[in-house]
Amino acid sequence: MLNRAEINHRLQGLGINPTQQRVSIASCMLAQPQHLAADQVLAMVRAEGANVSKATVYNTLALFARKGLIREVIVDPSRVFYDSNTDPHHHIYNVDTGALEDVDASEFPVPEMPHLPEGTVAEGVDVVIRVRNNA
Amino acid sequence: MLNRAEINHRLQGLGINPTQQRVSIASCMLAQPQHLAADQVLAMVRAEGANVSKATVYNTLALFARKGLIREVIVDPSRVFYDSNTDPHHHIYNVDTGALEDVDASEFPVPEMPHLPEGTVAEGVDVVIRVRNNA
DNA sequence: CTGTGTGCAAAGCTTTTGCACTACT
DNA sequence: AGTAGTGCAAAAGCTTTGCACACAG
Repeated sequence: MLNRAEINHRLQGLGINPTQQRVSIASCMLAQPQHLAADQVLAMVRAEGANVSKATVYNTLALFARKGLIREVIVDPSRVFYDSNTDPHHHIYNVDTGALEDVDASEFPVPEMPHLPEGTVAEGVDVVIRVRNNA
Repeated sequence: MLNRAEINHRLQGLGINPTQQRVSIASCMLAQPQHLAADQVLAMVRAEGANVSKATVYNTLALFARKGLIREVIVDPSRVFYDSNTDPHHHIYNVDTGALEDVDASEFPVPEMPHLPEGTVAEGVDVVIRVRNNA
C-alpha cells in the first residue's frame, strides 16, 4: 500500500481531485502490478475499512483509465479488468482459469500501423493472446 | 440471404443440428461479411418473420462460435460482437462511433508467439487497434 | 447563494440458467 | 417410456444513470 501523500500528489498531477474514495481506490490499484476487476477492487477497498459504494468504484476506475493512471483491459466479455501497469505491453489470457498475464512489448513487437480510416487517429493497439489449459 | 439448403448443409458439416431457429440465425449472420451484436441479430431475424427468443439468439451465437462457424470479437466492454469472417484477421475499433472494421492479417503480421505459461496452448491472438475521431 | 463536482441507490443492459418441451430410440 | 437435445422465461450480474448532497467561489 502506498502512502496517502504520494497518491494525492499523483492524482492531482493528472487533474483528479483526490477525494477520500479516490485515494482509497488508487491506493489499492497501485499497490502492486496487477489486474483487477471492479468488484475485486471493491472488496479490497472495503477490507481496508473504507466506505465506498459499488457505483463509485466503477465510475472511479473509468475516470482513472480516462486520465491515464491505469489501463483498461478488455479480454473477458463478462467484465473489464484494470491494469496498474500503463507501459505498453500485451496480455496472455487463460480462458479456462481467467488468469491474466503481462507480456513485455519487446517480446512481441507489433508492426507498423496499417492504414487507418479517414478522420481517425490511433489510440492504442491491444494484443491479447488467448490460451487454454493443455488438458 | 443464403438459401436454406446450403445453410443446412454447412451446419450439419459442423455437427450442428439445423433447427429452424439456428438456420434463421445463421442465414442472417452469414449473409455478408459483418460484425453483429446479439440484439442486432435478434432484430434481423425477427424482421425476417422468424419467431426466436432473445435467449436463443445468445445461446446460438455462442454455439456457432464454439463450433467455428463465426468468430467472437471482444472489443467493447458492453457487448460481444460476432464476425462472419473466420479467416485470421484483426480489427480496428472506433471507440467514438462503435464502428468495427477488418484488417487483413497480411497487412499487420503478428510476430512469433512468445513463451506461454506451462501447460497452456495458444488458442488465438486477437489484435485490436483502437482509434478515435480526429475531432 | 449559485454552480460545479462527487458519491451512490436504483435502473438498465446484456448474458446465463433452469426448466418445460420436443423428437428421436 | 426413456433419453438426449432445444428453446425460452425468468433470474443474475455488471455497468450506467439520475439525483441528492457537498463544497468552492
